[in-house]
Amino acid sequence: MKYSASKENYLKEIFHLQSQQNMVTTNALAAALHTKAASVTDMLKKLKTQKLLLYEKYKGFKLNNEGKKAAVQIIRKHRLWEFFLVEKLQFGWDEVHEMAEELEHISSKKLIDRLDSFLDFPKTDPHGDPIPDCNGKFSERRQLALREVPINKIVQVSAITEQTSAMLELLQHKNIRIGTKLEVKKKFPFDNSLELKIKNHLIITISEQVAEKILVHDD
Amino acid sequence: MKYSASKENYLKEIFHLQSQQNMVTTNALAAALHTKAASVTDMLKKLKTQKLLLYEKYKGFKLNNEGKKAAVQIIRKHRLWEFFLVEKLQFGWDEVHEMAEELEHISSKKLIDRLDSFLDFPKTDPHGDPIPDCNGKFSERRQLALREVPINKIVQVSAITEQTSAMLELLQHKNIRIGTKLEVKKKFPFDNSLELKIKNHLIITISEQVAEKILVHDD
DNA sequence: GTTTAAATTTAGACAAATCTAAAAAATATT
DNA sequence: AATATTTTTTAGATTTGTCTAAATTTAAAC
Ligand SMILES: [Mn+2]
Ligand SMILES: [Mn+2]
Ligand SMILES: [Mn+2]
Ligand SMILES: [Mn+2]
Repeated sequence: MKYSASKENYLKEIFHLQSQQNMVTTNALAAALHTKAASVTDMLKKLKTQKLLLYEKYKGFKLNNEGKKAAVQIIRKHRLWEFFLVEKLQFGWDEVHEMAEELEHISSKKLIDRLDSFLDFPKTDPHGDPIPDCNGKFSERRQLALREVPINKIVQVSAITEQTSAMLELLQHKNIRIGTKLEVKKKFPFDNSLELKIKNHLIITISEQVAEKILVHDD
Repeated sequence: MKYSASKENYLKEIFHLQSQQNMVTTNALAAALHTKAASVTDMLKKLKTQKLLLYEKYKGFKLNNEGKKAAVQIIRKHRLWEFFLVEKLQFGWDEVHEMAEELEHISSKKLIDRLDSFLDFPKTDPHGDPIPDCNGKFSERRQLALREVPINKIVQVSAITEQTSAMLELLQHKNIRIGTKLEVKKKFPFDNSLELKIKNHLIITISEQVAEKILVHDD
């Protein structure tokens, strides 16, 4: 039930990789973890012995149910801590990842559930990624790009697909971040720019390039 | 500048031990860390090589300035996290130590300084132990036992010297904890019991046995 | 002052996690 | 199908932190 920080990093990364391609390869995992293929093979044997993944030599591998369950708990911790750092400690979303990379290994389940409650059960982290609940369930709300949103519908920002500091600067200036409630008031077909009402009062304008990087969901 | 979790635990424990007796012994440290004397000797060599302590074979050891500075930063983290857990996440002071034992090893200095600010720069942890500031300085306020406090002087609870769950239960019932402001309104010489005014309104009575375990400082 | 006991250190071993270099297996290319 | 290339695994070494058992030093008792 408790794994080393290193094992947890492996579990988490395998989980992410296998959500894209069904079977994960040694080299892909080594690259993702900034380690060497030989180290990955070593760890795979240990994880297999602990019955956390399915693995046959030379044939790739993937987490079994037990492994997935463990991975989701680590992802939950990572994202809740990120939310805490941004929401309560005023960090920028571009500076929290490394700290969360350490905090996610704090073992107490009770601690993380209390933190969840303290933060008022956020549904997405500062990067818009979903935070699983204490049972490991991801709430899925369909996201759509802001440019697809009908006029006058109130939506909430759930993710930004391009997380550069240039984008961050622009969004901070315009007061847009994850969780912001907004409404598309006007679309200009000339350049596909949008006029938005933010938090029920502020009116701002954003370009097509920005609008296609902002994902939202129903309020 | 960055040490392993294990080294940090050693530094912290040596710091605590040498504040009581000038020179620390191998066995004392082994006992405090729940490890073996041989392991301590091994680690001492490494800490000496890293110039964190003064050590001569068979003659005991103690931290040098560098070692003390490092130890204080870890103690700062430990106590700030404890404060966070009690104040924000509603844990009891009797359940936070183990979690803080892990959290104290989160490396970011910026994180801990932001946490300090978020918590409004607390001066003592939930057990009444002083929290050093970001430069490692302990604010020293002279503490005295509640039974020594003159009548009608407003003081603040700074520590409880007996931290049993029986004591915790009693104090929680009477609404007393670290930071509580109170005033001694009456002393009964018959049994040395005290009548206190808490937070400027509540009047309660406590026994001699309780009063001698409560340390306070000037408001 | 010897002898005995306690404290400390060393020697040697082990587990976890990593690496480099070499071998083996699976793919791709001609 | 034979050869070349890429991917993966193994072999062997290293680092960190730990342990037990034995040796050494210091301190205590007689
Ligand atoms: Mn991590
Ligand atoms: Mn994130
Ligand atoms: Mn610790
Ligand atoms: Mn404490």
